[in-house]
Amino acid sequence: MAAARPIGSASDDKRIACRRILPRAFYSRPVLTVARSVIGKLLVSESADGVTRGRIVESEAYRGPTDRAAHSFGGRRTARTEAMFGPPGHAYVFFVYGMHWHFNLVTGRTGEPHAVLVRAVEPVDGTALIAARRGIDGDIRNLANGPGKLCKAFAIDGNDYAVDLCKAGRLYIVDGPPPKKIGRSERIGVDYAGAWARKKWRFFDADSPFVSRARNAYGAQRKGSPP
DNA sequence: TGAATGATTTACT
DNA sequence: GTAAATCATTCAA
Repeated sequence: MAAARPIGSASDDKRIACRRILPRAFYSRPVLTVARSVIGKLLVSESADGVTRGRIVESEAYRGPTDRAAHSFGGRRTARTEAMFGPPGHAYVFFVYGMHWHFNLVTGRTGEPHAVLVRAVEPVDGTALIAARRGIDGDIRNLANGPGKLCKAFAIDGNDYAVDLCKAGRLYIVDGPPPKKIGRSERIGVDYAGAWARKKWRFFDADSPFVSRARNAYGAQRKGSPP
């Protein structure tokens, strides 16, 4: 095995471009498995203004129809959630808070409304373009360390709804090494889901400074005083 | 037809 | 720490 190399060099870029696109078999596994396994993989976005690549460092699993935090809870199948019920390896993209897009990977078997929310990415290639899209410069850790930021950084929106991630095109994910240590925590922003919000279905690279809410280094943080 | 709300981010006190 | 921004989706009527 090759020794660890810094990511982002020109030669490394060439190497990344040759990596295999994750096959549908990667996605057609239990949603928690996919959420954990996708940490370290590379998200690739190709658009008219250029190619951007980023290492996925944070994810969350949503397992409808039983998971109260999932949009597909109770088997709710609407125009919005339709992609979650479709075949694995496709994108579930939705709009929230009147201004932010979120990007998910559909997992499991067709008909099982399971998805993995990609919450944070470490910019690897096309950083200047990402910074321009985000309208900020300075600390690159802030470019894609959140689900909404990430979509803006990689130009993901409703046009990418249900796109097939298993073939080269607008959006796909290529193989990459897993991190040294994966942290776990409760999912963020789903307090309305009661007990389901307390499940530790958030996964992240414990050593990455590019995860959202960086203070939870090892996922041990708990807010408040649970029973 | 209308009202409530959200898998967030940003700016401000 | 708090609050504003801002609208598609959802559900009730």
